[in-house]
Amino acid sequence: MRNKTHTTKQPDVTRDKILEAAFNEIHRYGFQAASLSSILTHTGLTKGALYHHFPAKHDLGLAVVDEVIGRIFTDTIFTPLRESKHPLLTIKEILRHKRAKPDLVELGCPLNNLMQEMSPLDEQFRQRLNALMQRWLDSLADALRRGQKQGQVRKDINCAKAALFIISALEGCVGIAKNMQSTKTYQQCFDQLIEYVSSLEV
Amino acid sequence: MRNKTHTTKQPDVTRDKILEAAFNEIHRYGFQAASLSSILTHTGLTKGALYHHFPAKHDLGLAVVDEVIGRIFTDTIFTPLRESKHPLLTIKEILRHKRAKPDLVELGCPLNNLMQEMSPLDEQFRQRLNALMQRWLDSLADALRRGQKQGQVRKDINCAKAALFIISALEGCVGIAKNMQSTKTYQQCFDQLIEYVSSLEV
DNA sequence: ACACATGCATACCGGTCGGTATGTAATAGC
DNA sequence: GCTATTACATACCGACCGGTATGCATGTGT
Repeated sequence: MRNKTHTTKQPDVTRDKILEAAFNEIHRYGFQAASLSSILTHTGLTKGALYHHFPAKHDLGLAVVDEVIGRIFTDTIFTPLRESKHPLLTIKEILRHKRAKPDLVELGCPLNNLMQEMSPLDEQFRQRLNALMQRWLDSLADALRRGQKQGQVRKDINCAKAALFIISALEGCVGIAKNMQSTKTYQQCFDQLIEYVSSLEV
Repeated sequence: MRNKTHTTKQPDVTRDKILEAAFNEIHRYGFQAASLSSILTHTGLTKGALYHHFPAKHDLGLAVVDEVIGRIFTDTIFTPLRESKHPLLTIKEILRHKRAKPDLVELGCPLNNLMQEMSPLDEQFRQRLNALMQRWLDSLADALRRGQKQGQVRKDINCAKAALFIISALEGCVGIAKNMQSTKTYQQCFDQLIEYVSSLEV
């Protein structure tokens, strides 16, 4: 009997519920201050469920990085960049899309939040977060290089360095705006970034 | 008897010792995860001393922002910018100085760390951190404007927006490098930032 | 010199945390 | 249909946390 709807036990669904609630809790309070009890309250589950799917809080955190945050970045950045036939346009499209989503202003970028909190404290966290960051850098640098081949990006640009600067400025922009709680500042700063990207055009 | 050296009780010194140890602990672990016991261990003091000088952990954290972090920024950024007779040169000098100090790579910028952690969680923290950030933005924008009057900075630059972007990129740069644990990346990113600042010159 | 306030140490408290041991339904395999 | 395993719920534990109450020595005002 493989009736998927309304069977009493759906371990995958349960696991996803925990991951989502953990993501939200971590996004708001950080990993260290994230309370397992609070996460479980929001899911309606108990510790039995949690420790059945994850051996410890630490592993739950790593799973949030790999599965939840990783999937967000894959869907909204890596895949669009990789599949794009007009890379520079796609880059600006992604930036404009982020600019128009000021929910980042309240809680910031989940990846950057965890990087700032956990990188100096936990090598495993740092490696997983760094792997995501590296994928981001590579996919962006790759898109810029393809833009060069297609004649949209200036040939004298060092694509790796430019990608590094774009991502740095983006994360910094989100972070500053989050502290100011100002979507206006957020968009002003983003405009400067988009202007910088435009300066890379031929 | 006002013999300042080697009197048995020096409340100001004690307070400063607590503030410094608290700053180091917070810089590494963040405010929430900072342990008062750990702070006191590093000072050789006990809770009696701490709660004599500060009514609660929260107030200790705010004092660290105002007094320790505030003084660092005043000494290394606000005052040099304000007193500079060649603003653009001073800006680049400050950036080069930061570029050459890769100790930021290990633990990041203490102001940015606290902004990312505390801004969404505590309005008092946010206001004090934001006040520091605003002073930074203003002093940098002011320096750029004086650079315009002296003919070093392009007249078509919006100084407030440029200052916002510079600080965003700087904090982003420090944050990324901290995650990568790479002083090479840190300096590469900083070079891009200095290059951007150079693009503001006439 | 005496009374009082300051500056700190010591001991202790309730609460929350991550984690574990155990019990019990529901499901899957044969 | 019987059994073994999976998928949870419940109850409980020690550790550490921020905070308080109290005691005592040092300094200060008069």
